[in-house]
Amino acid sequence: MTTIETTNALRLLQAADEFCAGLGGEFSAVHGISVNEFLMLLHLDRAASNRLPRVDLGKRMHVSASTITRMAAPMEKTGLLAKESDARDARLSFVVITQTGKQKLSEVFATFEKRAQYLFDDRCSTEELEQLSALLRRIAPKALGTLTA
Amino acid sequence: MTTIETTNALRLLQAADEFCAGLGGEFSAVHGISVNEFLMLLHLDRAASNRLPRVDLGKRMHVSASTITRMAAPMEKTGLLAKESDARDARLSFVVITQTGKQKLSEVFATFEKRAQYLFDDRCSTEELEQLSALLRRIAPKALGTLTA
DNA sequence: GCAAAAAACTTGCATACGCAAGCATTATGA
DNA sequence: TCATAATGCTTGCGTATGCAAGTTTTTTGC
Repeated sequence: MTTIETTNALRLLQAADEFCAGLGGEFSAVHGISVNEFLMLLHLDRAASNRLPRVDLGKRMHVSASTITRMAAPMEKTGLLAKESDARDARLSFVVITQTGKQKLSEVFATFEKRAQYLFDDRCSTEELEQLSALLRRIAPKALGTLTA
Repeated sequence: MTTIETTNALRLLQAADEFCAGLGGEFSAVHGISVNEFLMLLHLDRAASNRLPRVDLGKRMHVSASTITRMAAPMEKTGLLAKESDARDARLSFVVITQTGKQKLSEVFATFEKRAQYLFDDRCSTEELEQLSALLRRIAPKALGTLTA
């Protein structure tokens, strides 16, 4: 006998995995970007001053600090991101999203929205969408990194 | 202006990611297994005759066939899985979950259930859990690989 | 004020994964 | 029937990622 909580957790994982797989394919083909790179741009765009210390960014994305270092490097080369330092604390190295990065993000975000639309299209009423929104809100990240305010 | 569908998709990704991160940590520490290995055992346990062709298994898990080959190999060595061939089609190579694998799965599944319980605990009423279940059911994988019947 | 601990970041190494190529087997169609 | 295509699987190679160690800078405790 499995509980309703278990069933929901399994469905949550499978639904996200399925959506993510389709998303990754289109992102890669159309925009030449990965889902994680998209999420990185999004986190930075939502952050105060459009920037975050590398450690913070890693925590929000559930990846290690070294991954941030290595993911950001090529994106700095292509001008999507920039690096900034803190006058008060020389250890900190901020990752900043540039105007170019914001432009790119808006393009990729359009694809995301299209996919999101398709995910729920003809499957949920407006009322159900609101219900789902409220429920997911409760089990999403609590303190840091909430992408949906 | 972002739509409710977009918000829901973002929350879905973040909630799953958060849950998955915590799960992976405990699975690794307590059971010495990855989330994907757990899902592999689960898919096989749910499948007819407790076995699946490697290609099918890959599609259900959203990973490539080569990943299945490489993931299954060590699990065959440790006796969690076994290999079977088809008399009719010599190309097929089934992955089968053994009794040992089922035993392991039940242990890991207990941890999964505990985490699932904690995820929703004190956050959702029984009625809301049922609502969520119905909504997630609609956006979960359609044809193959539904882990939740 | 200083030594020790902590924090932020980077780099070396090991692992996990996808893609493309290759092999073996089966299905297709003329 | 037989050549061609398709399918299932594995392997080589490149990329992505985590962990642990090392460096630099800041904080803490005495």
